[in-house]
Amino acid sequence: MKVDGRVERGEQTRRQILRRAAEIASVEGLEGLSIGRLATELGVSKSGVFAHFGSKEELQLATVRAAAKIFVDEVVTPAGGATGLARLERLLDGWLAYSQRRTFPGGCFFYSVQAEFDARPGRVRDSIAEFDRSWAELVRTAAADVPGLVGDPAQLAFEVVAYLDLANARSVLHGDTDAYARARTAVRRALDRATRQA
Amino acid sequence: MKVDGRVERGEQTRRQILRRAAEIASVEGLEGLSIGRLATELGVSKSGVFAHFGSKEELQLATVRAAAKIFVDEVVTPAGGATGLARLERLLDGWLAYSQRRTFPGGCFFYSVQAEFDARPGRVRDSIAEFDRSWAELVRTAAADVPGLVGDPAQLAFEVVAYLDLANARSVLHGDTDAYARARTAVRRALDRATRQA
DNA sequence: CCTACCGATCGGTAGG
DNA sequence: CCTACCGATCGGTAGG
Repeated sequence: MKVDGRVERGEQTRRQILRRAAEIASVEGLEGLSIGRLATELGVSKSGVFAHFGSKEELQLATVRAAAKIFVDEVVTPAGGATGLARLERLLDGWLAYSQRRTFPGGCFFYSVQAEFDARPGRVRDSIAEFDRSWAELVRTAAADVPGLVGDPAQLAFEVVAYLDLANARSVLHGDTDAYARARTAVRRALDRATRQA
Repeated sequence: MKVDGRVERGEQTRRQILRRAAEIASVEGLEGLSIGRLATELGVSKSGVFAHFGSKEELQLATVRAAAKIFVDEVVTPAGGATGLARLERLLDGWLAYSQRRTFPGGCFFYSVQAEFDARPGRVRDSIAEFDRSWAELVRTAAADVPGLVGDPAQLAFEVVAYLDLANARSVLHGDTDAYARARTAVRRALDRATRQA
């Protein structure tokens, strides 16, 4: 068995490439991400980056997977211990905090790349759509699991996710931090209405 | 005075270029818009397109202005005759219809290009941000002009615009027309709450 | 508006 | 992982 560390080194390089790729893509898009530029920024050769992925599309797909892992670590996992209303609140607050702290410099990675690929067929779009579906499903399920919920949990999930997305968009476009306060107010009131005693 | 029609012909060509540019940009983005491709699709030479604008950035800025004019014609102007609650409703319904009928093949032009440019400094981003500010302001003012409104009109405007944007995003990404129904339900309930007798 | 061209950069490949 | 290269395409220019 080889123990010279070449494999681990390769995996570490790969992780560094993907971290930087996700950062760039959140600002410039997955199409604006170029292999040559990525190589220059990381101080390696272009074909050094290329060899890890084999094509630009594979690099984009790997970047989406890497960003999804970061999203899960920062938003989904921290809400794991809670149930009912507390779980839904943690997911929504966690998303707003993840966007606001600029885990990715261009705001939520998935907001950026969704708008970029939503109208273009292909595997990259499919993987982004799949991520979006699972996030929407997660919020819907969390809403449905709130005891004594008033109204349609899917409708509630739609409305609160809308507040999150607009806060991210306004904040990045206008440098407007008020947008997060508006979203938090909207979420709180929506949850209050949905859990009020009828 | 020249009456040979060359000036009018030039302006017509320019309008055709910008209409096609806005369509392409709503799908591929303003950066994905290339002068050469635009020329090929319109059956003219690359420098023929180039001569109308002088630089890619000017083409992008002209495309944003052309799309803004289309947006105003389709969403803002038709609501012009109404006042109070009817005006706000017409603006919001008009926006959803404009998105749903795919005036631009990639859904709302401004949703697409906002996400593309929101984190990149420059004149194109500035012009997109200015458009977004004026749309947000228009909805806020319309909400503030609803007689007897309950609550903060700016908060209401934030919430209803969020529903519009998410309906557009979900519809384009997933081909999900339910999203418009969800947004209409959310808008109607928000307006009902804001105009209820306390 | 056209043809013809420029340097730069793109994704990708050959060969080591 | 590297150097060196490929054809294609980019934005932009010259000259008419």
